[in-house]
Amino acid sequence: MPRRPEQFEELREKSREKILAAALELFANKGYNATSIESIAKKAGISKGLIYNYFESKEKILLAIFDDAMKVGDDILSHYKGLKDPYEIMRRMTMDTFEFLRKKKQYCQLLTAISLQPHVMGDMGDFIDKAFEKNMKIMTGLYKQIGDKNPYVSALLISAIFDGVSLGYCMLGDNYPLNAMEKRIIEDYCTPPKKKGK
Amino acid sequence: MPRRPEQFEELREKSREKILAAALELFANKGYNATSIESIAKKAGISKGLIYNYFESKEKILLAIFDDAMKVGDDILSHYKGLKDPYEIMRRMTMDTFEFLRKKKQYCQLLTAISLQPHVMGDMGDFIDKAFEKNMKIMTGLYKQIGDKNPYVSALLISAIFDGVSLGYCMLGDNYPLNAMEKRIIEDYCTPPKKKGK
Amino acid sequence: MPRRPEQFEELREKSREKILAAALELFANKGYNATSIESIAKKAGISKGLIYNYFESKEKILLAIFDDAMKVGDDILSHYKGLKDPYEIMRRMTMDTFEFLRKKKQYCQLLTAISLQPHVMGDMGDFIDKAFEKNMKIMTGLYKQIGDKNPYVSALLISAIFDGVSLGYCMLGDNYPLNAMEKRIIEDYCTPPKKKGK
Amino acid sequence: MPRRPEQFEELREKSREKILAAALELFANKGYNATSIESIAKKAGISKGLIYNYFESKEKILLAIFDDAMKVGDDILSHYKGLKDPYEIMRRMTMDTFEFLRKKKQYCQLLTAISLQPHVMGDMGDFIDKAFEKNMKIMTGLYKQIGDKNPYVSALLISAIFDGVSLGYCMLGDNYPLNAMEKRIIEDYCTPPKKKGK
DNA sequence: AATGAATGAGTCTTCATTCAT
DNA sequence: CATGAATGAAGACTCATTCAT
Repeated sequence: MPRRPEQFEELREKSREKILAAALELFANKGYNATSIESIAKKAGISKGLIYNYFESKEKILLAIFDDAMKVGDDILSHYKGLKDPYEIMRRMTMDTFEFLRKKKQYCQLLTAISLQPHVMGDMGDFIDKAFEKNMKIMTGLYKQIGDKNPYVSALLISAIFDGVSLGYCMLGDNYPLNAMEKRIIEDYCTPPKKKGK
Repeated sequence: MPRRPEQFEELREKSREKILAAALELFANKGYNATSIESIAKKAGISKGLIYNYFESKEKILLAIFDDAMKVGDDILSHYKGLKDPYEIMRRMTMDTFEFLRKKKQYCQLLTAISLQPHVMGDMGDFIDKAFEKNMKIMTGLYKQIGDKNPYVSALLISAIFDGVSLGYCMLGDNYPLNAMEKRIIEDYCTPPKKKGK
Repeated sequence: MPRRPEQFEELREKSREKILAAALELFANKGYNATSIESIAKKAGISKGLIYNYFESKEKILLAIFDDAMKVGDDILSHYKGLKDPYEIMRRMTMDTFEFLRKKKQYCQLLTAISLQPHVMGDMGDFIDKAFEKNMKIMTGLYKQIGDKNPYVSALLISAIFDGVSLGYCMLGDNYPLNAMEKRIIEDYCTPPKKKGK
Repeated sequence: MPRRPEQFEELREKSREKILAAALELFANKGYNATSIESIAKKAGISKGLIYNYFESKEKILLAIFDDAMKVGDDILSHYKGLKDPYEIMRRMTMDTFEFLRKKKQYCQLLTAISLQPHVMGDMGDFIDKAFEKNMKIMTGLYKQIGDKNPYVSALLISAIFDGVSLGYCMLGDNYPLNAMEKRIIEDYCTPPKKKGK
């Protein structure tokens, strides 16, 4: 008696998730090339061969992880649709960024590592550039709204800060004072200046 | 007439440099694991076997590159010995950092990539942590001198900015407005606040 | 109302046939080793697992195909039982051979390919030798009857012609002038010589 | 002290030949797909890895074998350039064909097997067709010269005979009376008909 | 010092076969 | 009877490293 389609679907989804989770952890910590299919299988608790029932190659696993990461990123950006106050948006973006870092440190680690070595994978380079430009556009727009003298450079600066914090957190882990940094960035960069002063 | 010993030494040194330069470029762009000894030899214009006359393994080449990078870093830090004004020091550090980025982008790329994936190489992790702490100590000291309310967080912030800029430049190359960023950072973070402000 | 046993039997037989037909086509065109169980299942329109309800291994499928081919061959040979005139028999054999080629090209292709590489399967070699000898015996007998000076070599020659035609047809498909060849062979080799001249 | 270029060349040539000889034997007897690189290495008395110093893939080994076979074939055809008498040419071609069979049985076996399963390798199909047509052109030409009523079919017939003999010899080996067949074919097909008689 | 042929362990990937349902 | 998820052994290929010359 054959399994019902839903049963198969469940099995498939479960295995797929196990593979992606294992791969993410290994890719993030050891790098794509240094991670063997064997080790992914072992960590996922399945056999080597089964991986190829779900992904046609090691590279496709990485791409699937990227797709997931993208979806999360797009979800976050969609939250700001209704908001008008640029400072409010920046505050939210900052908080979301830190939230993402806390929850998905490994995505950050992997994305950053890959983006540093675009030769690792063909399309990756373009992909990263696109994401970067998209972000810059949004940030530059916000700075224009608040009358910044040099919105583009300001946008680059705040982006650099996010990247730098992300890098620090990825490298040091919980030794990095993520909360303090978040508070500071919100105070310094996401709050309208008081009466006089910058 | 046989070569004098110094000539031999010179030749050796030249070959060593060629190997290191080739390896740096390849490691930085393609990653350590994706770079073969063969490709290093080809780029260096020598034979595969000869590399093993200079380095006992692929890993030792990477370590040699790290050592070189460290020396450069230490050299830079030694420049500030005589200086007293913390703003002056910060300005110099900023300028030196940008200078290093411009001249040695590949070092930055490689160091960052490796530091993100500490499992790649055993010792690397410690090594990175040490360098980070050393830098933080200096920066925290400077912020204390200028009476910053939260010197540690301020030091982390400026470090994050440097890291973020470095990341951006490594990723985008000459599309990244390095000069504009340098100017901005010097203005905003390395200059004493005017009368009232910040 | 449950199916009657014969109905089950029919279904079984139908699945078996589908599998054998799919396997024959794939084995013939791509070779035994290059054909996967998966691809046979797909072509037969059933699941991979089901194949193992009918055949205990991939090799057994090949053997079953061979058995079928043998049966066909034996059937054909049995037609000649009542005939006496050796030319008539040769004519019939020629026509049957061409008929078989037209209808069962894939059997020929597969049998020939396998027979060329006896190491592919243990028993295959013997099996082929037996079939060959059987054929030669019959042909040699016929040539003896018609008083050929060298019946064995004549039998080899006509066998070679059949094999060569088969090879050509398998390779070229419908570009091969099968009809013209049949006519020619019947004229030249299956017709008693006229008084004078070839 | 490095080896001289000629020494390297010698080594390379020797290894290359060993690989090709081993591969030919295995491909011919077991088939391309059933032959592992490991087994080729073992038979050649070298390591698996070394094979990839000489051929970039298993398929390239097969192609190299084909190239060799082609050269031999072209060499043979070039012998007939000066000859005028069509019977003389046919006699020579027959003798050369049998000579080739005796000396290079494995080439024949491999070529025939591959040509039966063109899906094994992409280009192979075309390649075989070309060779076949070339041969047919020559043979048809000869039959036209001697005033044959149906030169194309006659050419196909003699080709079929050669193919059939080749097949028989490949399958039966030294049990196949190659000499007797050669004699017979020369008598029957390469000799001008006597006034009266067969 | 220098070369590149040679080795073999390790990696990705395929696929016949098993099995829970 | 039927399904396809799961396994693991085997195969193609890569590459750090060694070594004869």
